[in-house]
Amino acid sequence: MNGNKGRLLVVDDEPNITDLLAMALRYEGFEVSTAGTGRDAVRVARAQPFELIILDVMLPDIDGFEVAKQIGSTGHRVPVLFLTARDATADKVRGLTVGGDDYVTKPFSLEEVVARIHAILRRTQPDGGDSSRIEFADLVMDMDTREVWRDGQGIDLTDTEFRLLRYLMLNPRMVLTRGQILDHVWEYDFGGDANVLDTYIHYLRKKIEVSGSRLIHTVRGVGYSMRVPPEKA
Amino acid sequence: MNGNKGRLLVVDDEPNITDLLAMALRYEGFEVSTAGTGRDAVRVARAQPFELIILDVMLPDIDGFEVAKQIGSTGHRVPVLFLTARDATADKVRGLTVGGDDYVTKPFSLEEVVARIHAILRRTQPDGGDSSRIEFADLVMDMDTREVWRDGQGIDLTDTEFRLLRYLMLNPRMVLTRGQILDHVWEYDFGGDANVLDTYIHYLRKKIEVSGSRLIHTVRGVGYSMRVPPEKA
DNA sequence: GCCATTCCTGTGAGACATCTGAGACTCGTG
DNA sequence: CACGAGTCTCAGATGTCTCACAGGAATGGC
Repeated sequence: MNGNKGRLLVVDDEPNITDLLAMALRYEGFEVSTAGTGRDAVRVARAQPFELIILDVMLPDIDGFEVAKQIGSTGHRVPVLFLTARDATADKVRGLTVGGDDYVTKPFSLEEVVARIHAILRRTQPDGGDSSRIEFADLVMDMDTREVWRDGQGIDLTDTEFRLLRYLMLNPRMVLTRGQILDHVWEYDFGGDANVLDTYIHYLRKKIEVSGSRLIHTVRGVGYSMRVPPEKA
Repeated sequence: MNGNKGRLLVVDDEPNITDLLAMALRYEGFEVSTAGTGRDAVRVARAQPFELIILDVMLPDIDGFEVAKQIGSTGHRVPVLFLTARDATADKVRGLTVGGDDYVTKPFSLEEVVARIHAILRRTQPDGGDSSRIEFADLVMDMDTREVWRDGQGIDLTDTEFRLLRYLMLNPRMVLTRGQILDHVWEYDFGGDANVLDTYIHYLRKKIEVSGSRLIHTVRGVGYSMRVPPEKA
């Protein structure tokens, strides 16, 4: 899970957010810098090049758009993943998906941020040409079109089901603890009952295991794991 | 979505406009230069050749038409896409758009500008021979004549309906978020209720799905997607 | 074999996104 | 100036998704 996948800059005035993202993204193999103000971000971004910038639109000093503009004005364009409040007035959110940019609303799930980052990098760095398609056994997922097939048969998933399955499929054979799954798939401020996870595992199994063997295995006392049935060393 | 499709020059005195267009067009695979004045534009255009020039008619120094003339006077003719305010001067432009030129009124939708650029290049560079016709399932659209057929049956669409359907058909199977659709299909200064999109999806469905299966699928919590019903790998 | 723990799974309520019909508004036209 | 077409707003209806809860089943330790 290591190996440098690129240099990212995370900009947010809440240290909780920058820390959370920096930790998760470093674990994903990125090299991460952070900034707490727009002024800082511009300074840092001018000092060294970044593959992508994660940028809160509501910064204390300079507006996020302005930051993006100032950074983009030097040298060539850096793609941006904007962070925005969910209740952001419509006019604020306009224009954010232009030119390969994208946005996620706060509170987000780590899984979602990581997925968007990979999607943007996939589009803007065609050489890295990772397909948006992942496979496990006879299960196939296209992360762009959000289509899922088991043995060629199309399967409809809800948003949460999709995010959960994506996380499992991106970490095949790994035993993922309940904590890890909740932290990555659910929004970071989720304070509810951990039993939702059980429920969604159940939903997923009903949808993807009706016509085939078990793929999502319970590891009692720990969590879940994506495996093919004959578990051999 | 990448690969150099040609060199464009964007000329407008509002940096917001040049930035927006440059961002979107670079993402579309063009190589883009910008200029903020007529004088600048002429200088830049004489220094290197462009496939096409996007030119505001209302520039602070030199009139847009004059700029086009001065650029065209050297070497061979460069096609122009004029940008103009939605007022009386539109008529004036119409008369002057000869020989493959075209114009769009401000405020425009990105989708429209990109479509016009492709149309002009199609006409002026017959070698690039992209057809103006796109198909999806039994749905056919001619982007030049703005005709649409479902299973051979002609369908009348209003302008907004047409732009929306064109964007969907140009991104088949992709799940397009509401944000993406609003950013690309609606005019850049649209600050209204995001619910217009729902309404227009509804209009489109009523027109293109009465006599056939569902093509525009709702992806709840995300956006919409053009699909054929039997989803198979 | 018994118990405690963990996990499974059905039910249901509330929240929320989307659909849909009706109407207001703008603009060009007869 | 009335009219119609097109765009957009609004609000209620509808349906789906998410999550909480709770009893039942399975598992592992003793």
